[in-house]
Amino acid sequence: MKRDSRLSGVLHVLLHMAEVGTPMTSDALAKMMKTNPVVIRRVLAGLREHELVCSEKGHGGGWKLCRDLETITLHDIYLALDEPTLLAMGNRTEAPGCLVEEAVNNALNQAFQDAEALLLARFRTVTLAQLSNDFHQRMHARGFSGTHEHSIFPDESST
Amino acid sequence: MKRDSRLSGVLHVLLHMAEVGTPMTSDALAKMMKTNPVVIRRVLAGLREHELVCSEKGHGGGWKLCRDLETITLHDIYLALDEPTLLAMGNRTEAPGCLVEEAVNNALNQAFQDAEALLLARFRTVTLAQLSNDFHQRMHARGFSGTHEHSIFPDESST
DNA sequence: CATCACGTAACAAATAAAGTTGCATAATTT
DNA sequence: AAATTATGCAACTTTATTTGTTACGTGATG
Repeated sequence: MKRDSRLSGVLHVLLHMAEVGTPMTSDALAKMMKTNPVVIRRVLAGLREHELVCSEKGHGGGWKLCRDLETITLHDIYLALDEPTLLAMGNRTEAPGCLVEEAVNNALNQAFQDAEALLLARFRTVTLAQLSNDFHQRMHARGFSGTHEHSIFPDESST
Repeated sequence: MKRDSRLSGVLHVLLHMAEVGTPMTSDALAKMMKTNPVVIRRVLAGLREHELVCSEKGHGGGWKLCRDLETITLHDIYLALDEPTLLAMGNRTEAPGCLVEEAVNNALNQAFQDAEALLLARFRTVTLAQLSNDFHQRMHARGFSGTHEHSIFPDESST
């Protein structure tokens, strides 16, 4: 089964937005994420509803964070993405009266629920600020010493 | 994202096979699972490679368990299903040199790996025998007192 | 008022999963 | 042996989901 990388992608976007500071256009973000501007808008529109980002039209417009990095946890973003499925597996529910199904689902649910709870608990403990700090540490570990504009994009135009 | 219910389904099938004792045909199993016989064969063929079930052709043929319920864990079945994806989320890996991506993926991976490990650990602790016992307890709790043939299918022909 | 950028709906393409068909092979029954 | 029953397997079709695209509307800026 294919994995959903929207959370990873959104974090990527938000951190870049935090680095840049000024509003970033859907176009710029789309190029960064190798996707289409409309896709970016769709995703960020959801985050805007949860007041994690703001958008502005016209010249100089675009997307920017509207909260401090310290106050945004991965869990906030998870919620803003509409609580996407965490586990790739689930239970059959096609034989409601079947006691075999009940026994099976009961056993699986215990495992599934615990795994989900673990993930969500982790999400609550990680802030964007921590990720940003981690990023800066990696940057300095790589011997970087200049200003942002020159080196947050190690490859050509990507990231 | 849609959840894969093959593990749940296979457990359902295996427990029914254990109850019945005699070989069950793909046709019978397909009706039980409301799917196509070929789908059943596809899945069980994988389990056969791992020597969890055996198949026999011709009259009186079909599928049966070829190991004791006590010796089969959910983890065995997970392996026999070719280690299907456990988590519905994964990392973007489209900007290999990007330090932001590195920081993001590092944080997510810690959570993801722990959740996977938790699930797999749970899978190792649960045997088919335990599920079977649980099933029988539920059956008796429902006031059942006769022989198997009459009551493991609470609904019409399903389960 | 021209340009830029988001907002949104509707459509198209790509992917993946599940279901289906057809025929071959093997075992059993008569 | 012949008919029947069942799996084995490959190829194909269908369906559902996700992703990408086009087109046009709205609002802000210079």
